[in-house]
Amino acid sequence: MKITIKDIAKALEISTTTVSKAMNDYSDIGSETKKKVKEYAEKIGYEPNIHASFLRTKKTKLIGIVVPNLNTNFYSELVASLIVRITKNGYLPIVLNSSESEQVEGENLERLMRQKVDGIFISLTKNTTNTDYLTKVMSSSSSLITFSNTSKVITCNKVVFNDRAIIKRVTEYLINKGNSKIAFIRKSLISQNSINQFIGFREAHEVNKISIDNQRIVVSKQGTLSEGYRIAKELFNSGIQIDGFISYNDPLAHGAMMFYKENGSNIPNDIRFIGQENSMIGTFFSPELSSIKQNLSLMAEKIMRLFLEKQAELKQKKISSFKREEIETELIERASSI
Amino acid sequence: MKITIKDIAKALEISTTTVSKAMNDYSDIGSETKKKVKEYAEKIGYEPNIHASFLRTKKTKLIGIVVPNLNTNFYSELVASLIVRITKNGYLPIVLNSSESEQVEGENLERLMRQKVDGIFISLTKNTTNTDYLTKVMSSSSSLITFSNTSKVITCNKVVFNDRAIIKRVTEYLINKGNSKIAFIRKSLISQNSINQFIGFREAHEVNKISIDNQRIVVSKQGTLSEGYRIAKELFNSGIQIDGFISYNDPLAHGAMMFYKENGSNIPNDIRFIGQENSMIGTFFSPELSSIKQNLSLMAEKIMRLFLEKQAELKQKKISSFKREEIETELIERASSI
DNA sequence: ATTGTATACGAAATCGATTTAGTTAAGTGT
DNA sequence: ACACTTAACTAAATCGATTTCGTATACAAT
Repeated sequence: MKITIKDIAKALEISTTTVSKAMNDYSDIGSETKKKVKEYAEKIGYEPNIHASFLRTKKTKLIGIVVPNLNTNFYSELVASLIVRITKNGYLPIVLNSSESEQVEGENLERLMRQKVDGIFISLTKNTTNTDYLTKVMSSSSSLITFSNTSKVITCNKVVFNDRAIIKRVTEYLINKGNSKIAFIRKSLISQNSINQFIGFREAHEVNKISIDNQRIVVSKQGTLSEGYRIAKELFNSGIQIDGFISYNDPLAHGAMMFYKENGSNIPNDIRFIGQENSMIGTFFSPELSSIKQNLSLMAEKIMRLFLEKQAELKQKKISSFKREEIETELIERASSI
Repeated sequence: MKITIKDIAKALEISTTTVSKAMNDYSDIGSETKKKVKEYAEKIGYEPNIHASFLRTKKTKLIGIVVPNLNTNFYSELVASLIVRITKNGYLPIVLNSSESEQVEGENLERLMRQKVDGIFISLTKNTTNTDYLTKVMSSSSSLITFSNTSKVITCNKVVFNDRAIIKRVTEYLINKGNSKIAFIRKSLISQNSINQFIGFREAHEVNKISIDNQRIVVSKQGTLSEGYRIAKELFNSGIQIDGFISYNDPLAHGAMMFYKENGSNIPNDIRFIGQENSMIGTFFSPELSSIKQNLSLMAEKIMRLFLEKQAELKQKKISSFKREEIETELIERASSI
C-alpha cells in the first residue's frame, strides 16, 4: 500500500524526475506542473520516504536530545518543551538519558551519530570531564548545541542560564539583608553549571568583603527533600551556624527549612532560604520558599532557533561562528527570604 | 570519511555481496571469510548505514514512545526506564508527548508512522475516545503496544497495572478498618485506567453492602497538592463527611491531608488517606502517606519483552495473537492509613 | 537565417545497503 | 566417467528518492 513518486509519475504521465523536482519546488518546473503534482500527491496521500531521500540529501530530520537525568522536573519539563519545538518544525526527537553517567553519555552520543541525526542537543552530566565525544560530534555532520550544563573546553553553540550573575545577585540580596553566614549547596564540583554558580557566590562575598567559610559549602548528589533535611541537621550538629541558605533546587531548601523550623528557628528572621527551579512544592508549605525561576520554555525556544539558523547557514554553505546565549533568570521572592 | 561495504570489498578483494552477507551471517559464506570481513570492518570502524539498509529490509531500529504527559514523575520515570531497555536492545527511542490532547496524540502517531518506526509504545491521554489512529497503526507495519492507560475498543498488545484489583483491595482494606464514607479522586471519567479503578472501588462497596455517595467521587484534572487541598476544602464546606480518601496520585492525597490536619482532624483515626505512585514526598511529611506502588521498571521490561517477541514472530512469519499483561501493584502502608 | 537564451522537462547515475538468481569448483556416489 | 550435490562466492537488480547533465521548444535579438 506504499505510494512512491513512480505512482504519481505514471498517473500524470511525467517522469519521476519532474515529480521529485515539483515536490521540492525546483525552479525549472512549471508552476502548472507543480500544482498538478502536489494536488495529486495530496489526493493519494503520498509521503516521501525519508530513508530513501537520506541517501542523497544526508538529512534525516531527526534530532537527538541527551539529558543527564530525565526523571527530574527540570529536565522532563525542558525536554517536553523541546519536543514541541522540534515536532513543530518537522523534525523528530530521539531522547536519550545519561543517568548522570559519563560513560552512558558517551554511548548515547555514539548511537546518535550512527543514526546520522541532523542535530544533537545535550546537557552534560555533572561528572563529565572528557569532551572527546563532543569533539567527535563537532567533526561529524550533526550540528551540536550544548545547553544548561555545558563545558568550557569545547567550542560549540551554547545556551545557558545566567548562573554566575543570578547567584551573585541573590547572594548580595541576602547580604544586604544582613546575612553573612550563607550556606551554599551545590550539585557538583566539576560541572560548569555549578562552578559558575559558585563563582557568583564568591564574587558577591568579595565585593562585600565577607569571607566564605568552606564548611558551609556542601555538595549534594541526590538533591532531595530528605537530603536537604540531613544536610541541615549535620550543619547544626557540627555547630556550624548559618543565617542564609541557597541551594541548586527547591527540595533541598525545603528539607533544610523543615529541619530549622522543627528546631525552633524563626524563618526568615533567623535564616533566609532560597531554592531554584521554582517548583510547585515551594508555594504550598509555610513559609513559602523563595526560588530562582528559570524560563525553560525560552531555553527550548533559543536552542531550536539556534539549530534552525545553523541549518539555514549550512544550506548556504556559510561558515558560521559559534554563539553562547545566556538566558536571564529571576528571583521569585516569597516569605522564606523577605 | 564515511566507510561503506565497498571499501571493505575493495580492501579484501571480494564482492560487496559477500561483505554484506558476511556481516549478516548468511549461511552461504565461509566461516573464514566471515571472520576476515568482520575483523576488518571492526578495524576500520565500519557501521552499516541504517537508512540504506531500510530500503531493502524495511526495518528502522526506531521505536516511538507516546505518553500523555511527560512532565510527571510517573511518566518521566517510566519513559527513562523504557529508554534504557530500548537502547540496550539496539533500538533508538523517538519520544513524543501528547500533553493530554487527543489531537496532538493523533498527530504524534502520524509522525511516527511516517518515520516508519518498528514499534510504537503508547499510553493514551485521559480524554482519548477516538481509536482511528490506533487502528491505522495496527494496519501499518509498526507493531503497537499500549500501556498504562489503554482502550477497551482496540485489539492489540497491552501492558497495564492491576487497577481494578488493587483499588478493590485497598478499598476493602479501608472498609475493614471501619471506614464507610470514602472519597475517591479520579483522573477522568473516560480513561480506561480510571474506569477500571472505579470499578474496583464499586466492587469493594458492593461486596460489603455499602452504598457509594456520588458526592464523594471527584474528578481532578491537575492532580496537584493545591488541588487536593481545594477538593478537601470543598467537600468539607459542602458538609460532605468523609472517613477515607483514595486518590490517583500522592500530591492530591497530601494536599487533602494538609487541609484536614489544619482543620483538627485526627489522621488516621478520623480519616485514612491512600495515594498512588509512592512518591518521595509521601515519606517526608507527617503523617507519612500510604501509597500504591507501581513497579515502573517491570512495566518497561514487559513492554520491551512483548515487542521483541513480536519482532521474532514477524521474522518467522508466525501469526501471533495479542496479549494483555497485568502487573501486580502493592499498597505501601504508612501512618496515614494504619 | 542564425545565434542566443530562457523555460520546461527527462534519462540515467547515484546514494549504500540487501537479495535474487546464477556461476564455479570441489566433492560424492555409482 | 558421469550425473549430482554442496559450498562459496558474485553480477546485477532493487529499494525510493535526488541530482547531474542533457535535450527540445519557443521566442527574441542580430
